[in-house]
Amino acid sequence: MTAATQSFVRSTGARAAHGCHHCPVRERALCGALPASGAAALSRMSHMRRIVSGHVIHNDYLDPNWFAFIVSGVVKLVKAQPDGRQQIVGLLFPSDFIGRPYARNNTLIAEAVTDLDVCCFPRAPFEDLMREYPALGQAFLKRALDDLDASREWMFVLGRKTAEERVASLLLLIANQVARGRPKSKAPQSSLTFDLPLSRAELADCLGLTIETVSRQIRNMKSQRVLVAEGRRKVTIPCLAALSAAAGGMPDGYRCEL
Amino acid sequence: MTAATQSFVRSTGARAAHGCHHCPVRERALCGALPASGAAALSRMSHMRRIVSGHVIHNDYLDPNWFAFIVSGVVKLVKAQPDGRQQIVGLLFPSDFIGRPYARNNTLIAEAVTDLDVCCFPRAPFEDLMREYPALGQAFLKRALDDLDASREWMFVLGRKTAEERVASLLLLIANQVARGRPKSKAPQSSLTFDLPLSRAELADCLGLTIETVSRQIRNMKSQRVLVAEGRRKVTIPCLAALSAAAGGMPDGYRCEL
DNA sequence: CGATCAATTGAGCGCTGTCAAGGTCCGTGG
DNA sequence: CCACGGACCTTGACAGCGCTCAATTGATCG
Repeated sequence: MTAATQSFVRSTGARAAHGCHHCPVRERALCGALPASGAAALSRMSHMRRIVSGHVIHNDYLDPNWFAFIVSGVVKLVKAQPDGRQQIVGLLFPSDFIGRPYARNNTLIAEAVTDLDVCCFPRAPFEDLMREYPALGQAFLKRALDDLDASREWMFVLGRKTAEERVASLLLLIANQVARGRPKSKAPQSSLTFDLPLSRAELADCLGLTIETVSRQIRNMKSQRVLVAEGRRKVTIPCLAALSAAAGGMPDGYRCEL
Repeated sequence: MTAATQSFVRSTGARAAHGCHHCPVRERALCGALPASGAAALSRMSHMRRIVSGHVIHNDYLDPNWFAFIVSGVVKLVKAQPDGRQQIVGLLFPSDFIGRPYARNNTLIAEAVTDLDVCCFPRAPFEDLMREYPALGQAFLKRALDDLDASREWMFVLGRKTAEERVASLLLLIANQVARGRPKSKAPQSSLTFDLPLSRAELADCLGLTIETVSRQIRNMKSQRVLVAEGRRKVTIPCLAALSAAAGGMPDGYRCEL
């Protein structure tokens, strides 16, 4: 996403993209599970919206009366305590869903990490749609179960990995998301260049580390040539396999949306 | 659960309990979401089964052709690496569901932590039932979203809490589950005695710590009178509020099934 | 071209892990 | 009933990873 898809979305224009025909995430997002009639209904009640980086989307992750799909950009889900400690417990990428149906009273903040294009729609009609089209509910369930798996993968990272493995794991995760958003290259490339959507502080909050430790680990990985970085955000990974090895090697199917 | 409900279940007898009328978790389990006709269908295809402590239920958490509800006992979900590191990423208590519909290829082991009574049924007919009764699918989705929230709560514990706070958090979690399984006392008690279902090694694997550190933290909490322990498993919490404070105080709604 | 905030780097320390040695609990068998 | 064995747990000494605090460098923007 970021570079590639963002510019794509901008070029189509927020308003012009109202019909779903040009929607770059239509294939992957939940709304793709709807049959034509349902998709039309959802399309009619939805509208594109741009949200600037840093904006808090859902303050308590409850009772906002709209939901959304991310078309471009990245959202972080933050769990914070009064004493200042905080942990990023989820990252949302293009095609991911923002919102919590059947909300309970949990303390979770959703915040735009980059500028965002979202396709949003009112909450109640969407929940009606879920009742009307079981396929949507089922797709939602599948997604929730996948998210749960991903969240459990990440629990392993937080509980059992070293600082270097954690940083490598997160870079790998982001690299995978970036690769998914890229136009599509025939051959899976082993080298990859992209902009980090996260600041050092945000990396640290994902990983249960401090910014200093993150910084030092990045330096080490640079010196080992696992990573090439220039400026604050630009990163290139010369060899995904090497990064994967530095991440401490999860069993093959390693996929983690956080 | 443990003491109280286990003996209850044994007294009704595994086979006699086949009808759901005496099922102690009927109210709380997902099957409660089914209307009478669906419940009857599920009841017809289900049977009670006893599983001994230590038995691995699902080896890769995929393709076993049966699902189950826990009637009594505790199950751990373990994510392990070849190098020996492992992390418990979930604890399942009575009324919880064992199994992964729409399974993907993820590496997760479900293992009986205590002796178990489970109400199990074949996988395919259950998935049919989910299609037939949208209420079941919806209940499943709600549960999955709750589990996701719980898992994210636990990510904060793993990422940002100190050793003592972690141990206190886990004891609090278990205490809550125990209290839920108790016959029901009119007044919410501030003091609570129960058997720990987990060994020290399992506590450590929940918390991303070593057994030694867990042991030391328990000793400290005992010396501070936050905890009274005798033997290896028996624990009493004189004051839940004190334990909660030691856990580092999550914002009010703190509930965490792990 | 400064101003400002983010990121890096360094020094020192403390929490938690590692390693090793008892100690306790509990089941088994005499 | 007691002795024994083994697994589980506790305790201690020590080391190291990652945190804290502080100063410096670097990027970005008016």
